[in-house]
Amino acid sequence: MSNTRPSDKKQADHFARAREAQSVALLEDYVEMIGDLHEELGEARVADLAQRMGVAQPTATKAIARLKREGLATSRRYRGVFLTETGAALAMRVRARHRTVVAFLVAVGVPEDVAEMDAEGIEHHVSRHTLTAFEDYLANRLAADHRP
Amino acid sequence: MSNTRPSDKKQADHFARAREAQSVALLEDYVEMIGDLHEELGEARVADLAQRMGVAQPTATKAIARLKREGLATSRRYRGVFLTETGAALAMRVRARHRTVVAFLVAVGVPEDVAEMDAEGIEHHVSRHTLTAFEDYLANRLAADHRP
DNA sequence: ACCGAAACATAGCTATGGCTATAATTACTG
DNA sequence: CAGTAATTATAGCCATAGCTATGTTTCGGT
Ligand SMILES: [Mn+2]
Ligand SMILES: [Mn+2]
Ligand SMILES: [Mn+2]
Ligand SMILES: [Mn+2]
Repeated sequence: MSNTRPSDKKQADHFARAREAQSVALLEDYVEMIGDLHEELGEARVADLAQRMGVAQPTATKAIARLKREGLATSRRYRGVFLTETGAALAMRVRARHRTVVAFLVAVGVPEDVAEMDAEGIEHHVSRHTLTAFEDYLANRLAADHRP
Repeated sequence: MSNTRPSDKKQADHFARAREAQSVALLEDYVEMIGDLHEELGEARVADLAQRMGVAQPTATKAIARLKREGLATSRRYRGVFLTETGAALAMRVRARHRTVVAFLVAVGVPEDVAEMDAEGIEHHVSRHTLTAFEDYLANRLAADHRP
């Protein structure tokens, strides 16, 4: 094997971080959706979750099991799913990030529906630093639009 | 279960597409990396691939098996990995997209190293449409910078 | 109060993508 | 050219995330 270049470790770390982000992505999407359902319907039922996530019902049940394991949600048999404090806090952050990403994409010229689609995947790989850059861009754009 | 709202199918479809993009992500990264290695070293050995992807060597071997199954690469035992025409074409598109995403992030104020990190995950969720928006933004930015 | 339907859980399958340990092959070196 | 080192392959493990089929519980209408 060829010797390890100094840049290799950094690149490997980038891939590792992307993998980590991906492993959290499912948790984020479910937690956000549970929050949405509670706001809209007053409860989050497994069947609604499955339908909105576009998966079969047992797939949603399994995801919920993972949420519980990780301390993000609780559930009562045949009664629906509930976010823990940690889960609710995550949901808020995830929802805000989702909205920022969509708004940013739209601001740089991506059509609304495409932005909504791409954001669903992109959001999970947007670091705090990049999110701030997006927010700053939106703030400046807004200012520019209101300038004569 | 509550009735199906019209927007549910669209949202479910967004998640489905994000899942699909994710399932292709690994192929894209490997194919791009194999291309890089051939350019830099004249060959793509399994050990180098594993090192740069930040995974164990058998993990890379397994990924290569999938590349072969999907017609993107070939390999000769103990001799390295080679891209098919399809694989090489994909590598070119993926590399170009990667560069565009990084350049775009930097252009909107993300530090270079952070851009490189986030892009590794983001790139796989950037649709043709969004990529075009990024390219247009870069073209205009460039023009604006050269304006007096 | 019951019975059928709806909602949910469980069982069990597949594929992917990690890993370690070890076998097999090729390359190198004295 | 023999023996060792390096590289690659294989075996076998685990966790995740999807699915269908089927059992169980709860709900709602008569
Ligand atoms: Mn998402
Ligand atoms: Mn989202
Ligand atoms: Mn990538
Ligand atoms: Mn890339």
